[in-house]
Amino acid sequence: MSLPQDLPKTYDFCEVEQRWQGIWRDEDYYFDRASDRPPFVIDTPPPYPTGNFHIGNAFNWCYIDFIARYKRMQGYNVMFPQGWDCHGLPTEVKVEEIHGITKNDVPREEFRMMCRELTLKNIEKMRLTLRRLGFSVDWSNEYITMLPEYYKKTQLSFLRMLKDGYIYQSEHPVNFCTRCETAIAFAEVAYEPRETRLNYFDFDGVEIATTRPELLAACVAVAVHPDDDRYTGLRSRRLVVPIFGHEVPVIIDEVVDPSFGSGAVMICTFGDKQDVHWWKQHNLDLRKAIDRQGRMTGVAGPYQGMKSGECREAILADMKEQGILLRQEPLEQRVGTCWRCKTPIEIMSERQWFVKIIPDEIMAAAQQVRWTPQHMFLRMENWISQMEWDWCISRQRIFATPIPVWFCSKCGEMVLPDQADLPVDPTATRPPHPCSACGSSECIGEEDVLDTWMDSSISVLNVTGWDGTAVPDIFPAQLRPQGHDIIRTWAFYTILRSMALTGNRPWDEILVNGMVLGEDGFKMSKSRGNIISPEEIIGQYGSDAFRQWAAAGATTGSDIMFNWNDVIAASRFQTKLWNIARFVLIQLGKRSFDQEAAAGPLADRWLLSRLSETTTEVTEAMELYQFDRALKAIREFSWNILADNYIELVKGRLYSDDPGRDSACRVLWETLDTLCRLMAAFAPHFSEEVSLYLGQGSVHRKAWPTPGPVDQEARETGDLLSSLVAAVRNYKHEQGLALNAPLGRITIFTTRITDDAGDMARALNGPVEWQSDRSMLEKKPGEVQFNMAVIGPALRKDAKAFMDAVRTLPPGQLTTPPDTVTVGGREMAVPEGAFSLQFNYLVGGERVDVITVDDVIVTVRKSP
RNA sequence: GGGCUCGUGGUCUAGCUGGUUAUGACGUCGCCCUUACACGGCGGAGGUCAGGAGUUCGAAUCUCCUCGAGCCCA
Repeated sequence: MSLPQDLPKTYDFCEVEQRWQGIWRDEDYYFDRASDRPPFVIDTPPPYPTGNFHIGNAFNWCYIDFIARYKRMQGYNVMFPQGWDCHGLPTEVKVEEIHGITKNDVPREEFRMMCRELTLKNIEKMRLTLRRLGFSVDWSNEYITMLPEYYKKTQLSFLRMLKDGYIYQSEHPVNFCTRCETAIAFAEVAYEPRETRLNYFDFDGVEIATTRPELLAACVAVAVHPDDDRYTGLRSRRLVVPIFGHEVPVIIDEVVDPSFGSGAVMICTFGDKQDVHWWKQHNLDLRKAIDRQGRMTGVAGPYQGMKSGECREAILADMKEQGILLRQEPLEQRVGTCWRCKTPIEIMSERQWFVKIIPDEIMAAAQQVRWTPQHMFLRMENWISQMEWDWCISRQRIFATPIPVWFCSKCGEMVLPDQADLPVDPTATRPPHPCSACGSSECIGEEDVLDTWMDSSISVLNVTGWDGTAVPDIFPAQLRPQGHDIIRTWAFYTILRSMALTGNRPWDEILVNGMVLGEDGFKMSKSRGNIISPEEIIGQYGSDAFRQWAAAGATTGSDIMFNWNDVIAASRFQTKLWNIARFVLIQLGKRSFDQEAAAGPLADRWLLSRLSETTTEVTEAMELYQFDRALKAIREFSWNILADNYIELVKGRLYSDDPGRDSACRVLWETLDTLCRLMAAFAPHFSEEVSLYLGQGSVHRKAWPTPGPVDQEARETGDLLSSLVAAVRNYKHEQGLALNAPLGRITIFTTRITDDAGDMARALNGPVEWQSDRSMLEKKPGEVQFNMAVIGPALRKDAKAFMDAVRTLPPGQLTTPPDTVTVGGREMAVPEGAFSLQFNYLVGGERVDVITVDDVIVTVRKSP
């Protein structure tokens, strides 16, 4: 075959990447529902459309794309869908900011429209970044959770779970953000350290310490520890709440910490989670002192209408005036805040919708999933085992999936829509049937909407084609790739929902990636100013370099620091590989060669064996998602084995008319082709470009390479050959000779190699003689070399004594080891290959320099 | 306070199912522009593998403790 084309001298990543992105067709990556190839369905995380596909997303997507491309080459029918998780507070907040309004200033539908508009714009921007990074997304399976075709499934899933008893309504304490005016789930509570004051005051003769005096009106009991002697007189008494005057009981509970504050605690509805426990356990009253807007209610009497902060100051002032405020201490505490707006959350009792959490069910499913890295499963396990409340799924917001329920105005009965009518907005439409209980057609639509996780936790059901009637045949999906920050949310909720709706686990395995940290080692954040965008990186070094950084920058699963050096190294490797390809193609193009030629010379058989080993290594690593290991193996092979050793060895053959040229050409061609395939997942543009010059069509449609046979003898003697070349090069360097300076004569004493097809002589520029007869060498015994890998396991604790005994043996026994050796008066068997004697050699007659490589002696005569 | 992860040359990093001389990159120093590549080649310097104790013939690797970092949660 003949390859006349010349590669450009330099690799222009910018031009090449753009060109291929223009040529590749979306259809190439479509999942084929009719195919009989094994499916590989990926439950891609749907990002929140902020308009900015950040480096953390990009890192996560690199992993997904490596897998998607690899699996396609392995013959799988891959689905790499792209979703967008649209609903939620951040967009509402942004819209309010952009339009200078609050959500209540415009009709609900108009507000939603503004949110949808902004979201679509943001999605458009993010799609562009996805394409620039060269991700092989299946755009035919894109989904947008705010669009009717998706959220009707959310509503359908709600109705199914309602029917099956997973969903219920209840008045129950929930986490509530008074700024966003909505209930939120535990997963959305972010804890922040805050400095506050601990206020000691006189509570009907008892000293009490509280950080939240504004909740005094909501006080329903005082608690003390059973063994606290200070308060033994309090039992079965009732105390009068200062300022407000209502009576509350004293309860005795071991959970009270006698050393905190005064040891007496006031229980309010609700100051914290512990209050909720006590409230339930002791059947206490409910006094709601704070409303949804964070203002004091009628319960707070004179303080009604005040913001809670104002109320706190007012009550403290009144306490001071009444002389009951005893003292104040500063206190560091961790406050639960709204993850979005950082407002401290209140715990309020509200009528809300809940999803029942059945920990055993979720745990059982989580255990059926293969976790990579395995220790991430522990995070799920810990989270599941400490669930206390059910999942509050109702939100008092607007831009979200409506809860598809009406209530009969006459009898209060729930009225549900028909599946065919979904999606519905019960605040805008009327139910299809009158009330089934009383026949009334008057009803009120539910205004609450669903938690956004209700949308995204069915992503896997959506992409596998769930329609509410049957479990899709491609469910469960094969893979969930995601970051460890959303294990307790997205992963948890998805498992819960899959169990509830299908009775099965959502995926076969989950691959958890680390977080991307800034160059300073901290999480990227605006305030630290350590944010680097994917665009900035690919603008300077290209997508393929960025992707290689993602692959090789860290072990899979661990956090990864962004690091320009790794991107630069990736880019240099590409240049190196480009030049390798250029060299190979120039040589191959010079004259035609026999593509079927057998690999004859040692170096050629050696390279093919090393290539097979590399393919095996890379394949194993890809199967285990060890991308760093895979890419490092490719680099090591390409740079060290192929470029620095093999090519240097065969240059002479390639330049000449030597009959060995065909063999070298054929080996180089096969090697380059294999390297393109191995690199295709990591550097899709680069690999495609080199493949183009190889003239075999798109690399992304080729099969993953299967490793050829490893010729163990060639592999070992080839290694020896290349280290002999390296040793003589090193010798030249030490002698101050140029690497291509001619040498007089090189004699190599070994029986392991008898013919190297002249490669070594040409590589070293001097005649090489392979000499199996060592009679001209004067041999002198040297050090004994022990093989600990043999001795250790065989002899265990006798190893040291054994080695001491061997060292005292006469030289003859060291050369040919005896069967046994005497250790401490005892005969001990000598394990096979336990030790060997090293020799030093002197050469009598001729003035030569001597180099030793393993057991091989090389003599060099400098001048011809 | 609990859980998880981690601490390896100046910097980043692999190894961590224990086995002779600890991987690679960047940086650094010396020599070399040898017709693929100076974004290169060849060679060198640089590590008591956070510290301590233990298990073992043998520990970066296993166990315990201390110190420090990060993440998740109370």
